[in-house]
Amino acid sequence: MATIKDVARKANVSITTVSRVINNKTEGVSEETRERILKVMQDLNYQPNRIARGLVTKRTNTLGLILPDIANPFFPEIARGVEDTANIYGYNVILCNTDDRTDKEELYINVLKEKCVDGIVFTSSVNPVSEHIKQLMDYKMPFVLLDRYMDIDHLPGVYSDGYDGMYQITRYLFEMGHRDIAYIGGPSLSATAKHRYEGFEYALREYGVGLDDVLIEEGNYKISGGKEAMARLVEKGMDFTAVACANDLMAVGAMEVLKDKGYRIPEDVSVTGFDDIQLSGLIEPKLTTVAQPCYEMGAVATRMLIKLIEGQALEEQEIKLKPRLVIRNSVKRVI
Amino acid sequence: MATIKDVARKANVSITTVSRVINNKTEGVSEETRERILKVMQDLNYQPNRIARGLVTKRTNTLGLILPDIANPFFPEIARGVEDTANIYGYNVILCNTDDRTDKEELYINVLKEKCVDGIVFTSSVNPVSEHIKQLMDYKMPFVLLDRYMDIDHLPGVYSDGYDGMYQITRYLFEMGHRDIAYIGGPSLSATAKHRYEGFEYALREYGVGLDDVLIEEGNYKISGGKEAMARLVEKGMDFTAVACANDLMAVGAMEVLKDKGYRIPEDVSVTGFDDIQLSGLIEPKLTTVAQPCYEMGAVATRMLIKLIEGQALEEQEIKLKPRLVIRNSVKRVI
DNA sequence: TTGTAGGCGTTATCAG
DNA sequence: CTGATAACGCCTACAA
Repeated sequence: MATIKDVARKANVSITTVSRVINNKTEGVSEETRERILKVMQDLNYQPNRIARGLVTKRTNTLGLILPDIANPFFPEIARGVEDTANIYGYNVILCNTDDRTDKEELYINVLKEKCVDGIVFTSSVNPVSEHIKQLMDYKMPFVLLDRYMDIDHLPGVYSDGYDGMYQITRYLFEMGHRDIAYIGGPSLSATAKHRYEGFEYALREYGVGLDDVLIEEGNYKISGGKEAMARLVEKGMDFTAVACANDLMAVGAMEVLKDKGYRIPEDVSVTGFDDIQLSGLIEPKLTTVAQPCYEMGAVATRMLIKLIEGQALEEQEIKLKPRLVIRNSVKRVI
Repeated sequence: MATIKDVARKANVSITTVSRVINNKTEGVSEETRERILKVMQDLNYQPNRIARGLVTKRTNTLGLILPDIANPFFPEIARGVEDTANIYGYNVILCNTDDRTDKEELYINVLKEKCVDGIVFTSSVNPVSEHIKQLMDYKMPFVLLDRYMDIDHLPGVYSDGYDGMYQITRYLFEMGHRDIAYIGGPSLSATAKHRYEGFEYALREYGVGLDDVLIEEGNYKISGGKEAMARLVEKGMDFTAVACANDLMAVGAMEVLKDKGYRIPEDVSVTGFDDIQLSGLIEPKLTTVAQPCYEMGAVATRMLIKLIEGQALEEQEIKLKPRLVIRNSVKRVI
């Protein structure tokens, strides 16, 4: 609770001088008085009040992290990457869960502005750009998009290359001999889902398979969605030897339904996922999937954001990190 | 970027009057001027600066959440409970990962103080109370302990009753006919691990089994620790029909080793966990375990903290939430 | 109902 | 090398 005034008084100097040593201004303070002030600060257990400092410097050293749900297994690693990196550069992180609701997103953006965060790492659920995002831009608040595209040109952002990832894993299915491949995609309005689907499509074309010959279902990126989609697929007749899922959670749901119906994985049906969340390496059979560089995405996005905040130029506006194929036991070679 | 001054000028009133409408002071402003000011605020897109406000009110409406690692599957649900509750009451949450390191814990506490958070939800890795915790108390910064005990009397805290949970599940093993039960515990200096162990011990006593007859290993609460502990157990000879693990992650590790060695679960060995993290319901066999009320713990702790902050009395200093036995497929009835 | 003035704890500017 | 002093944006007696 000691303030700069208390320190100044006790050290017999002006607050200006104390401020100088607080901020490590090398010049302008004699070694002697610096020592004295330092000692007084220790004695008084003085800690500078960042609120007061922020009021004048216009910097809070605080970032906002907006994401749908930290309890969704995809995000903790990202959050950790963000927080670690922020911490390295002397920033803290305010966590915001939007549940993919535009109103909560707006609300958080507003309080983040009111609290004068220096910037925002932003996994938006809104696309295309809506009013509150534009306001963010007008406000000149630096922000970096994370994982979710927004259909507007050249917003700084970090993504994992879903197109490439889904292409890789579909191609792997073809190489394992599969020709009849079903697909469980994400919500069709999500850009991420679209990219993954396009990667799937591209691999299909490469192997000369028409889209008409393929069963496609849509899910909500959750276990429940995978279950429902797979139930529909089963109903339509099991006219495929493999299912590519747009994320691991849906793959897990799909596998549960398949097992319940008496199908063995991968003997009867091969299944692939996307994300490589922790449980994918632990379920039986272990899921073949695509690993997203989550921690790295968080870290890279945060580094970009801090560059932006500190007025440095970005080498690239959009960074796409390549996913990595993780081959485990849920895909069987056929014929 | 508009300030209260801009609004005042444009509305032809003093900043005092504007301040009154910002803070919804019902009296002291005529309906007419209030309307006018509200309109100007809209036009100017005015948002109050919380930093400035905080400087005078001494309240930031921000909480700190200190935990070991958000990427540890135990914590996201808790964090979500904290953030949701904070949000309801108008607070934001700064996320801090300590990796169970005292130095990081100290560092975060310091910046949290400098940033004048109103209070801290705190999963400490330090026990007994060390210097920086005492400073927190001296500082009169409200805080609520979460999940980890501290050996000092009556600090406000929320815990899941590990004693009771482990008692429940051990008792369940006995009821399923098991008599030779091995135990993989947490790090012996952790109070949580101690409580769970005591619950195990108590059930043993209740069923007349001596501690000497029981194989006990210690792990680090991670998958690797479960693997290592189980490897040691196997080496000592498989003199048990069931293993109770102090958390799910170690149970998963233990199960992997058992499977690798050719044992079937639960036919050859029954395994139980503790925590009920998401993957426990998805691995094969599904793990019988004890569900911790994570989200609720976060929510309850945050409500306590906010009471503390707002000067209300706490009905209870320590709240223990009862875990819930979750029976799945990793335990077999014997004889 | 409205306004004036002082202060919150810092930093920044400019003199000495 | 050191120190007044004026901001920063807002709240809050106290006056009018």
